[in-house]
Amino acid sequence: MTPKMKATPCCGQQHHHQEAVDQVLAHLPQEDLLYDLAELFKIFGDSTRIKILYVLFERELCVCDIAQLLGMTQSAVSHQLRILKANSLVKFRRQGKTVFYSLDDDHVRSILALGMEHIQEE
Amino acid sequence: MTPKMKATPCCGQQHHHQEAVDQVLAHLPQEDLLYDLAELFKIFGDSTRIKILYVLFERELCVCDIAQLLGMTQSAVSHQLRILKANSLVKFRRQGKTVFYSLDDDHVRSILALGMEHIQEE
DNA sequence: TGAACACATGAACAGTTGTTCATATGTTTG
DNA sequence: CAAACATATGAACAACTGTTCATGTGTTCA
Repeated sequence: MTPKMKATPCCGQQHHHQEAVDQVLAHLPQEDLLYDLAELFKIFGDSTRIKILYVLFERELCVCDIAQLLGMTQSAVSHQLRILKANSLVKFRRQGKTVFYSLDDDHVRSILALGMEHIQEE
Repeated sequence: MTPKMKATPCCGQQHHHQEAVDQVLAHLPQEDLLYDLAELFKIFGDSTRIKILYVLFERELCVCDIAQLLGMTQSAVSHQLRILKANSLVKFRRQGKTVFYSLDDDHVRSILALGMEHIQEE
C-alpha cells in the first residue's frame, strides 16, 4: 500500500501513533486476503442472495421453487445461484431435468447466524 | 413477497415441491430482517472497510493513522468510518482534536474470523 | 427424433456505491 | 478571538451490480 497522502504529515509525527502504526502493520493479514474476504462478504450483501441462502437453510430446493418462494424470475434466481455457486456457498445436484441446490458447508450457516445476532441486538 | 412469475407454473404443481415450499415458508425469517442482514453484510463487503476493521482488530487508532496505514485520503476513510459507525461496527472516543476509533463489539471479530476461515479452506 | 420442460447465460439498462474535491465543524493553543 | 489542526460532510462523477429480455443448453418422454 503506497501512501497517497499529501506532504501534510497529518497529526504530526511525534505522537504515540507511529508506534501504533508499526504494531498494527506487524499483525495485518496480506492485502489479497483482505480483498478476498471483502469479496466473500459482498456475496452475502445482497438481499436476494440472503433470501436464497435462508430458503436453503433447512433443505435443498430446485430453482423454480426458490423463484416461486421469492417471487422472482427464474432467470434472476439462476444468475444469483451462479454467483453463490462460484463462491462455494451453495452446491447442487442434478436429478433429471431439475437441479437441486443446497448450502455448501456450515460456515454459511454460522456466518448467517452471527449476522442475525448482531442485527437483533440493537 | 408477491410472486411475479408468469402463468407458467414452472415445474408443474404436482411435485413433492409444494410440500417443500410450505415447510420453508414456516421457518423463514421476516422479510425486513433478511433485508437488514443483507445490509449488514454489505458493510463488510468492501475492501476498504474490511481493511479498516482489520486495522482496528488489535487496538484503537485515530483517523489519520488509519489513512496512513491504508494509503488513503483522510476524507475517504472518514466517509467509511461514518458508515461503520452507523452500523455499530466501530465506536469512537474523542480526545482533544483527535478521534480514536475501535471495534464496537466481538461480533465483528467473530464474523471476520469466520469469513477468514471460509476463504482459507478452498 | 422432436417437443416440452428446467435451467443457464449473454447483453443492456437502471440503480447503487466509493472516491475525490471543496468546504464545514469542532477543538486546542497562542 | 484567531489561527492551526483533526475530522466530518455535501456534491458530483466513474465504476460496479442486479434485473430483465432473449436465447442457448441439457434432459426427459412420447
